[in-house]
Amino acid sequence: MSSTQTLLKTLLQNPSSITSKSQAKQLHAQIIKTKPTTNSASLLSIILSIYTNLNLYHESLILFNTLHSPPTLAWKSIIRFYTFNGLFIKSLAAFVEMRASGKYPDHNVFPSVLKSCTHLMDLRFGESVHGYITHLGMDFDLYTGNALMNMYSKLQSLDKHGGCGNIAAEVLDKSPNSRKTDKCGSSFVDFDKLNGNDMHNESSCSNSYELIDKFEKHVDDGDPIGCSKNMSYTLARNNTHRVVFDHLHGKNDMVMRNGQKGALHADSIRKVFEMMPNRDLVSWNTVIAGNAQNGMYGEALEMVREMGNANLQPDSFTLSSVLPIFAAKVDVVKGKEIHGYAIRHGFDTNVYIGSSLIDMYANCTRVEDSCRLFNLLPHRDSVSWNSIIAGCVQNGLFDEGLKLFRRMLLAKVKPSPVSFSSIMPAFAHLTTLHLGKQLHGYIIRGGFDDNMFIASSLVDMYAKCGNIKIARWIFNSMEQHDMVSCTAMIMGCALHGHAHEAITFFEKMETEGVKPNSVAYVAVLTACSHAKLVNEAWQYFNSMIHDYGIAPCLEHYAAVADLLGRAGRLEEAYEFISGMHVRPLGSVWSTLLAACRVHKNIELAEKVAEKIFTADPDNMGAFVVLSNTYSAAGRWKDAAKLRTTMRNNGVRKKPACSWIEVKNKVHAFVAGDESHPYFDRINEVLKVLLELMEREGYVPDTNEVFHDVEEEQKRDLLCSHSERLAIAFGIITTPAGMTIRVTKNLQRIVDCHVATKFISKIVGREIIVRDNSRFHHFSDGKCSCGDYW
DNA sequence: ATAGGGTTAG
Repeated sequence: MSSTQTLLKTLLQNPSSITSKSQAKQLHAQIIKTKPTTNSASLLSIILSIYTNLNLYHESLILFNTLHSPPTLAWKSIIRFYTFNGLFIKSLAAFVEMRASGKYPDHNVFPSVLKSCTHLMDLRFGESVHGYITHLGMDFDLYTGNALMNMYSKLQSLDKHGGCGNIAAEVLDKSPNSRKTDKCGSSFVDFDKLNGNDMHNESSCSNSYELIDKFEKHVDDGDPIGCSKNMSYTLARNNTHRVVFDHLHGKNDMVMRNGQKGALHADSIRKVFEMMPNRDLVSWNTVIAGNAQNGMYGEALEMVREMGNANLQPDSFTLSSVLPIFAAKVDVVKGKEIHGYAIRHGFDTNVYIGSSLIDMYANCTRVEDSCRLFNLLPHRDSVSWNSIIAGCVQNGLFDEGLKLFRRMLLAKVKPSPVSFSSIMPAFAHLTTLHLGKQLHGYIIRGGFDDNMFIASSLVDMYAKCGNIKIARWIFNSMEQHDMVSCTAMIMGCALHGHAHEAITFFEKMETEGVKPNSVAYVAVLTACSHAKLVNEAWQYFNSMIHDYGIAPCLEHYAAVADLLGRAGRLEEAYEFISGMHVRPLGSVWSTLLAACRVHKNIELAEKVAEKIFTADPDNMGAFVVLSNTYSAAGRWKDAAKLRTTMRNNGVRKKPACSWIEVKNKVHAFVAGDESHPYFDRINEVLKVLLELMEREGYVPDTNEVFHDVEEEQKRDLLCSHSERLAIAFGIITTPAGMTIRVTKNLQRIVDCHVATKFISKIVGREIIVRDNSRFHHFSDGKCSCGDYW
C-alpha cells in the first residue's frame, strides 16, 4: 500500500525517470489494481505519456483506447506518437477529435500536427491550423514557428500543381470515430511486410521472371487486366493507409520536386521568420533548406552568411542543405570548401553530409572522389548507397553501378524506389533486358511501379532493350505523364523508327500542357531524322526557338544535319553545319560523312573527312567510313591507300560483334566465330538459308568488305558475319513464330541488311536488329527503317 | 521542430 503510493508519487513528480518498458507496465498494473477513484484518467495519461515516450506501440494504443474521455495530456501524447510513427492521418484525426471534445491544445501539440500536414502535403489543413495557432497567439512559440516554416517551405507551389488538396479533411470527415475502429496496429505490420520484398533471396528470382512473363503475355494479348497495376494493387493498395504508404515511397515526391521555381509561400515563410521573437539554429536551417530546395540558391547562401552575423555556426544540417546547391551549380571549388569545413568540424563522417558530398562530386564528374568518400564512410545507409550508385550510373560507369547495387543487397540494405530508378538506366544502356526484367519484377511486387521516376526509367529501359510494345504499354498505363516520361517514350519511338507515333506523342504532350524542353526536342528531331521528315523537323526546330525560347544546342543541330544528310540534301547539310551557332564537333560531321557514304558522294565525303580530321584528330572512325565510301563507289585504289594510312597510324577497326539473348543468357558472335558449341548446326542452317536466299534473288554484295581476300572467300566471310550467326542461332533455339532479337555493336554493312531482309521472309519471323544507333524491325522481307541506316 | 539520394539526351 505504502509502496504503491510512493511509486505513484514518484511517477507524478518525475515521469521521465521511468526508462524501461517493465517499469512502465508495472506502474500501469499498480494503477489498475488500486483503482483510484479520483484522478484515474490523469494518472493513466501519465502512463500513456511514458508509453509513447518509450514508443511502445501496442501498449500506447491499447491504453489510449481504454480512455473514454482523454485528458489533454493523453491527446498530446497520442498525437505526438502518431506523428512520430508516420500515422499522419491518425494524428490529425486525433487533433480534430481533441478539439471536438472541448480540450485545448497547447504549444507542444502544434509541431506534431504541422508535421503531419507537411507529410500529407495538405496545405489547406495546415493553413487552417496556422490560423488557429495565430488565434491562440502561439505563433511566437519557437518550435511551432519552426514547424510552420518547414511546412510552407515543403509545400511550396503545391497549389500550382493541384497538390493533394484535402486528404486529411476528407479522411477526417469520414471517420469521426477513427479511434474506436483503430487498425493502426495491423497496418503497421502490413507495411513492414510490404517493405520486406526480399531482394536477398536468390530463389525469388524465378518468381520475378514468371511475373514478368505473365506481364508480357498480357501486353501481347492487349489485355492489361491482371497486369502490373492489379498485381501491385493486391499487394499495396490493400493498405488502409495508402496515402501514408505513397508518401513514404516517394510517390508524392513529384509534386514537391516539381515546385522548383515558384516562390509561392516564400512570403509566408519570411513572415513567420521575421515575426519570431527567438530564432535558433533550427529556424535558420529550416529557412535555408527551404530556399535551397526551391531553387533560390542565392537567398540560401545569403542566409548562411547572415546566420554567422547572428553568431550561429553552420552545423551538419546547414551543410547538407548547402551542398546540393553546389552540386546543382557544378561548382566543385565551393563544394570542396564545404568539404573542408565539414572535415574541420568533424561532420565528414556524418551520413547525410557523406551522401551529399558523394552526390556533389559525382555531379561535377569527379566520381573517383565520390567512390573514395563512399569507401571512407564509417556508416552507410540506404541513401549513401543510392548516391554512389546513381553517381556511377550517371557518369557512365554502368558495371561499377551494378557491382555496387549487388554489394548493397549483400550488405542487407533494402533497395528503395530511388535505388530502382538509379540503377535502371544502367540496364537500358547495357541493353541487358534480362536484368531489367528481373528488376521490374521486384518493382511490381514491391508496389513501386506507379512511381513516376521508376515508370519513366522502365519505359526507357524496355525501349532501349528492344521491347517497344511493353514500353508503350507501361507509358499508357501511367496515371500522369511528365516531360521526362514523354521524352523517354518519344525517344523510344524514334529509336524503333516509329516517327509518326513519336510525333503523335510529342503533340499529345503539348496538348496535355506538358512543356517540352531541350531534351524533348532532341527526341522529336531524332524521330523526324529517322523517317526523313524534313518539313516537320524544320517546323519543330523553329517552334523550339520561337515558341519556347529554347536555344538550339549541338544535339539539335546534329539531328537536323543528320536528317538533311539522310534525305540526300548533302550540300544543304554541309551549309547548315558550317553555319551553326555552336562549334560543330567531329560527331556532327561524322553523321554527314555517313550520309555521303550512303549517297556515294565522294567529293563531299573528302571535304567532310577533312573537317573531321581538323576538328577531332583522334576520331579514327572517319578513316573507316571514308574507306568504305571509296569501296562502295568502286574506288578500290583510294580505299586501299587509305587503309595503308590507317595501318601506319595504328588504327584498328573495332571487331564487329552481334549478340542474342536466349533464355536469359547472352550469346555473342564475331564474324567467322567457330567456337560456339552450336557452331555445326548454325553452319548447316546458314548453308540451307543461303541456298533459299539465292533462289529468292539474293546476290552477295561484296563491295564493302575485305578487299584483300579472294572473291570466293569474300562470299564465305559475308555468309558468316556476326549478325547472321546470331540470327541463325536464334532460329535454332527459339520456337517458330517468336521474334528474334539481335544486337550489334557497330553500324552494319549493306549486305548484312539485305540478307536479314531475305531471312525474315524465308523463315517467316520478325527479326529485330539493334545496331549502334537504332532498331530495325524486319518482317516479310522488309525493314522498318526504309533501308537507310 | 531542421538535413542527404532518383527518371529522358548519337
